[in-house]
This record gives sequence, structure tokens and C-alpha cells, in this order.
Amino acid sequence: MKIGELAGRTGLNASAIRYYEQVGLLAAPHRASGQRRYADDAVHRVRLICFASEMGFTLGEIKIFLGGLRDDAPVGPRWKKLAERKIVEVKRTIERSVRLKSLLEHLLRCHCASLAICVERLSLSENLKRIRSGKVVKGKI
Amino acid sequence: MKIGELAGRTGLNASAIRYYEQVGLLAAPHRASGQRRYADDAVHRVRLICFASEMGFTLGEIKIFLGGLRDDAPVGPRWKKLAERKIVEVKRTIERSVRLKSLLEHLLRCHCASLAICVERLSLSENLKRIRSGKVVKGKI
DNA sequence: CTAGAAGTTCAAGCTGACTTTAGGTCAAGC
DNA sequence: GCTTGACCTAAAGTCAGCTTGAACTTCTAG
Repeated sequence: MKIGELAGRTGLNASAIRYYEQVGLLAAPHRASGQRRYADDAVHRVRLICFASEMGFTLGEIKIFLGGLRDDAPVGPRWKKLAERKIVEVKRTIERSVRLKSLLEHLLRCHCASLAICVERLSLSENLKRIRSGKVVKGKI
Repeated sequence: MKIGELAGRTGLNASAIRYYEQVGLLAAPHRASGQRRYADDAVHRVRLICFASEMGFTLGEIKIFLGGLRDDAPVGPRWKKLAERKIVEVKRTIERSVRLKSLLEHLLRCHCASLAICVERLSLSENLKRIRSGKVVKGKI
């Protein structure tokens, strides 16, 4: 399979696949006259990477946990450790988002004379403090 | 108040405040011998910006909605429109995160022989499709 | 045989929200 | 008067995860 087909079958861009190879997420496949030729299981591997990426793992993390790990290897303790850390992160995201949502809904309904008053009324500064103390990196899942 | 004090009182870095001024979020204050001197209400304005930022609005959005808007102006229809759009986004984030969390929790508990099998068993490909079709930008709130 | 689609490399560019650096000016305390 | 720390500007650097561009080669259909 050439890179274009792999791209088509995984929904990625060919350049993304080359990039994954470049950063060590994907082993360099064998080549026919300079062009990459992938075995069928590459599709699976790439999908696994996509999956982990969708799960919120960074490529760096995925690299660590896929390093030397074959797709048919058991779910190891390292994976589990990372999953544990991620669960904490995701929980924080959920809490934060729920709070955010209720604040936004208030903003929609409210009859406050000004943004400033609205913010005060909600004692948002307190919310803000809580959000901040959570040290949730803005926008990060 | 000099920039350092404003920074201290808002929890921001002085360079971030200069940056906000640069991108038009903050009006240029009057100067004493070249140095910025802020009135007390600047603290409030900066906190409002932080608040919106924490709420997941981009600086570009905040700029639009603060453009010509005084802190004591009523919460206008433009704010509300943006809030509506944001609520949709935040809802998606919540759904996605909840799904993510349960997947991760499964990963912790599971006895699947391999990641591949584990992923199959959860019919994650289906989840993946759903996640993707939501067109949620990865990692974005 | 030839056009053009698809492959290659390497380097640079993009987004967002800042931070850092370099090189200078100003203010306050001793 | 001198030192030290806070301030100034402009430009470049940072992070992730790619994408794009330039310049070139290889494959495939007609």
C-alpha cells in the first residue's frame, strides 16, 4: 500500500503520516524505488494512534507508550498509569466545563445592568479563583 | 498605578498586559515620562478579560465584544449571541470528555489481551466516528 | 511516449497567547 | 552620585501538530 492509500483509509493526510514517521510514532516502512510501501497492519497502527490522539494524549505520550509496544501486546501498566493521569485531567475538564456552561447560561438569562455587575453577582471572582487554583491549562483537555 | 502593580493585582504578567494593549484588548493608558499609568478601574477591566478568557473565549472574540464596550454597559445581544455559540461548544466538550473518561476507565479495568482487542471490544471505532463527526477540534474547549 | 497524478525531501509557515531577549531609559533608596 | 530594580520597545522564540512550498522523481493511463 502506498502512502496515499494509507492516508485514504485512515482519514489522515499523507503529510501527517510522514510527520508521524518523522517524530517516531510510525516505523519507517520498506520502500520500493524510494516510495513508502505499507503492510496492511499499518492501517491498524495508524488508527490506534488516531484513537489515542482523540483521547487527548499528546503525540509525545503516544510515542512513549507505543515505543516498542506492538499492537497485539497486552494493555500494560504504563498505559494504565497514563490512563489514570488522564482521567484526573478529564475530570477537571468536565467540572470546569459544567461550571462554564452554567455561567454562560446565566449570561443568557440575566438582566444585570452591566457585565461588571453580572460578574459580581455570580461571585465569579470566586469561581475564577477556583478555576485558576485548579491549574487547568487553558483550552487543554 | 504602574504596570507592575496592575500585574500583581490581576495575577498577570506585565508582558501579558502590554500584549493585551498591543492586540487592542486594553486601551493605551496615559503615561508619565514614558511609563504607563493605569487608573484603578483598569484592574477591573483586566479581570473581565481574564474572566472571559477563562470562559474559553479567544482574545479575538473578547476584543470584538469589548470593542467600544465599557465595563458598565449592559450585557448586550452580542455577548449573548457569543455565549450561545459557546454553550454549544462547551456541551460538546462535556459529552466528549464524559465518553473519554469512561473509555479510560475501561482501559484501567479491562483484561483484554491487547490494546487492539480492547479497542475493538469497546467498538471504539464507532465512538471515534462519532467523536470525529462532531468536528470537535482536538483539545479545544 | 508523454502528461499529469502521486510520490520524495527539506525547510519554513501557521495558530494563539504569550514569554523572552536585547538594548536601552527611568525612578527610588542610600 | 550610584546602584538596583522596574520600566520601555521591537523582534524573535515557544508549544503542538501539522500544512505548505519548492524543486525534484516516479508511477500510471491513454
